[in-house]
Amino acid sequence: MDAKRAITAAKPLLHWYDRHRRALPWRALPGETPDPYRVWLSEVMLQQTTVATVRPRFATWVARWPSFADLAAADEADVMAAWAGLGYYARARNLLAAARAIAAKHGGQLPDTEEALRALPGFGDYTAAAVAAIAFGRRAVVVDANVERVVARLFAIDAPLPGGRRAIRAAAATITPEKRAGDYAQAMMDLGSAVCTSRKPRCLLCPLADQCGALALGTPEAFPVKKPKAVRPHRYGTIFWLERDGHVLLVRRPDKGLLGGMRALPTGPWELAPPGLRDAPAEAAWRVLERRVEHGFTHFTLDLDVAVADTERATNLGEWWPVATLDEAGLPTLFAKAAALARSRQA
DNA sequence: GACTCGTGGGC
DNA sequence: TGCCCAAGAGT
Repeated sequence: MDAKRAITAAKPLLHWYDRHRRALPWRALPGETPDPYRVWLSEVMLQQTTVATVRPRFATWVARWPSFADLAAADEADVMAAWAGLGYYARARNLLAAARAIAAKHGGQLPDTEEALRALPGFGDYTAAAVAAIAFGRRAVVVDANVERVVARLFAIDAPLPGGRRAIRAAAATITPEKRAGDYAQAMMDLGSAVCTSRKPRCLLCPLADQCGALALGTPEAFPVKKPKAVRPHRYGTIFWLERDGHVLLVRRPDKGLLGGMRALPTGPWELAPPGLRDAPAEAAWRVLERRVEHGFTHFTLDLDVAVADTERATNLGEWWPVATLDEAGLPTLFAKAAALARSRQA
């Protein structure tokens, strides 16, 4: 890499952004003042999540909880259920915790410095910088996966991720402008999303092409270099559908760990071999469906048997939820899949 | 630094 | 189809 070569990215990038910026529901139009609540909510929803997925969820969310105060007053169970299907559920817990901290300690307003934001739950380096820049116009070095890719290519940084982040961040700092901080940050996102894409980058459309080290080498797609990932192990489990008088037994998962704090169908630990009916929540005439549910997580894949049974007996192992309104229970996708299979009984 | 933590879409 | 990827944070 040639770190000393002067690159002036902000000016051509902002010029490009003025012509090609995406209209997004959480974005202020030119001349408008951004709403910090919407900026924050969008940044959290967009963590590891695509714009297409976030768009409708954002609209539903702000209609229900339009401000920090509204969210701070919400019940945790409602917030978790509203997040169902979006994944990374710690985001929802932290979102509510932050809203309550903002109400209690910050007068109902988001603090406007990167440092103060960084102290709130769910604000890491990226989100604190992005909110400071986008909502408050503060100069901040905003580094997400888009910026990593753009900067690694621009400077032809070949240190593999994640170790290479230090060099990428340092390079990013050298091209981050003082003015139009929010526009610049979002311009980098839009460029990474539409032009400097992970595969088949559209270099002919890029406003920085004439300065791009990776393009000069002829291999833009080779950047950023990444360390190979570990193989994903396979696990097995059984999910239990226990029905009683038109209601199904739901449990609440522990706050910490996978799918933490979410409503769920009963299931035992997921292990290297199928556990069968070992962890059934009650004695019943369980029938294991022939079809299985397959589900992929980031770090392992899962094969699940679905066992169904009817019972007459009330238990206090969880809540009996009306089957007819199960889609309102806020089940994570994995359990929604199992529920659909159990209800169809097309074993 | 290395893990954990979801989900849907693209190729 | 299986793998990679996406506006990362917490431990």
